[in-house]
Amino acid sequence: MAEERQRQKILVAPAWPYAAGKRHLGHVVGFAVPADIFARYQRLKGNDVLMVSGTDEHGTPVMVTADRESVSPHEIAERYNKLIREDLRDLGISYDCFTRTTTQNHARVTTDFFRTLYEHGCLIEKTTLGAFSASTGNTLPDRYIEGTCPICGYTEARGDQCDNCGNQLDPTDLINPRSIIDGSTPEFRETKHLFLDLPQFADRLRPWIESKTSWRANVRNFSLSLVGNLKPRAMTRDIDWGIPVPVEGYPPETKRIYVWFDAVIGYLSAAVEWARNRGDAEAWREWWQNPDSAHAYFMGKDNIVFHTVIWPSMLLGYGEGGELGAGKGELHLPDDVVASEFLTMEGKQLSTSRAVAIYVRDVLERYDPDPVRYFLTAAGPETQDSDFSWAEFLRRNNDELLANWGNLVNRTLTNAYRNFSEVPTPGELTEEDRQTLAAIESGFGVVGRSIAESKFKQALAEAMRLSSLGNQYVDHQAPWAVIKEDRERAATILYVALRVVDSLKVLFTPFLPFSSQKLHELLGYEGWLAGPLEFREIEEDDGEKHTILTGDYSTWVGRWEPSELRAGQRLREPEPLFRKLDPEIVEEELTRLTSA
RNA sequence: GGCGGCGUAGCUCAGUUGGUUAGAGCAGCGGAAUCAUAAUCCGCGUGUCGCAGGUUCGAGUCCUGCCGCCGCUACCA
Repeated sequence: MAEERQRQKILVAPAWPYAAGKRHLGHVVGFAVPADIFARYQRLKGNDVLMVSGTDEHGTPVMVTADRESVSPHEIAERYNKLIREDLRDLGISYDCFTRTTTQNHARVTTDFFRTLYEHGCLIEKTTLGAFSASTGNTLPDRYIEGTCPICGYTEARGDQCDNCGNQLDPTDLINPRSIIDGSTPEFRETKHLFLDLPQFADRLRPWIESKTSWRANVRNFSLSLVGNLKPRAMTRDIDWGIPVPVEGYPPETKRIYVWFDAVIGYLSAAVEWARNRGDAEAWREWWQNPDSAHAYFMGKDNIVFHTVIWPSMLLGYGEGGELGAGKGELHLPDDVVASEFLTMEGKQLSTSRAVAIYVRDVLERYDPDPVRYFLTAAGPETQDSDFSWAEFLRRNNDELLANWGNLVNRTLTNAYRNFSEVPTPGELTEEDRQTLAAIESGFGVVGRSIAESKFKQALAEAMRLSSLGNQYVDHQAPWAVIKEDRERAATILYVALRVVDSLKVLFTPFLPFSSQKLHELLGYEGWLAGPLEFREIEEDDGEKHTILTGDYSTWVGRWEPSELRAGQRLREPEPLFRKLDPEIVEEELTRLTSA
């Protein structure tokens, strides 16, 4: 088991949110929340976690958004980088370094990577027929072209596929093609690009994926079907927003590196940045050039191909480097690739364009982060699509989170505080006392294993079951009645109950960091169990500044171990961990949704 | 079209490699308790496990067909 090893280097790699819009719940449920649960657990276990990511800011959609608003792509990226990193901070996603792809460092690493792959013969030049916008001269991706389907005559078929008859198309097949951006007729002309030669990696990818029997079935099966039919894939684009191509004949005015190529390199470049920021520029190698480290990636299922085929191929092709690699070891391949399914919204697929979306920002303005994290984990699309509805959100908050866990905490603390105002000194423990404590303590193994295996729903359900066990114990022992006759026995009961709560606090920390921190304080502890995240401004060699989301996790005090609550510790005046939500919010939110 | 998934109690879902009387949470009904944000605890579930066949001593759990829903289909992040 992974948790038996001491202080393992663990890279947690959540997918990079794209900076062309606000992020909705369907985005964060896939990459942010699961990755954070995993990272927080691994830190509590004592492992050396490095969680890196950032906003993905290149590519056509950013350009299109910028054109639409008549601003520069940089401005769009700037706006959404800020918005997204605030979303993630407020959700408590504990990145060691959440940066962005428009940094000098990232460009440097990407350039080295591209050049090295080119020199290693992994990037091959091919000429294809590409579609260009007649108005801007930029590449027009297939899905940005619409026209009449030559097969069924549907007039709104897209360049890649006809939504009516389902046939796959080539944009040149379309009758009366037009750009969905401005309606202009696209021009088709020959253009040369550098293609990542995926077929040359097939023999290494297949056994590698086959060996990953612990991957979720959706990831493994899909990946295996992909490697059976690999074709070279273009890694450059006719566009002027992106990282320049470090190869002769690819001028930056017209050609840039494909956004996905540089986005996945972000996992590496952000680690390099993290190391530099902390003044130990070589530190990233302990994660990336260390065969004993463990790398876990988190994303929505639409990102699987990039993480199980393209990025591994790039890593294999890069070998030991490269300027950056410097012959100090091969770059580590993904160990786990955790892809979640999709979250629907009140039964409908999330869609920004059809205004079927609940934005993270809007939710956090009205609700606390932990109930949101709770819902997204307990009802998340871990193995199949699942639905978000406000009625369910209300129920999960009021009838589960608050009624079970919140209530156990509140009744225990209230009883203890009112009667003793400190952690009471226990007398001799009864059989039931010991059994209760043992049952709760077994959770450290059970819940921990589930988290390590990325079975977050199962892990959270087990923690909730133990909380319920705590309620049963308190009910059965009825300290509020016992105290009238036997103060010492009441002291013992409350001591046991407090220990239960204290242990559960740790078990819930990966899922509910904010309320666990609050409980930590109410129990009379000092220090951060799960502290605040912070923004830090970074200045690079070129004088440009950017802001990263980070935190000082080395000072956090939690341990993934049963409570050793000290008798006599002063308790703070209890207050509820969670707010009860008024059923009226359901109607309010639905109204808000339809009027948006 | 191809690939994959789903369809289990009123609702949301669990159900390892096929094996005793199919489970949980919520809702509902009855009771207890009243420390706690009326939050808790105990008791109560005969559901054609989508439909029809098949393999097997035995299938929710494997195979085939059908019906319904959904996703993916890489040159859109």
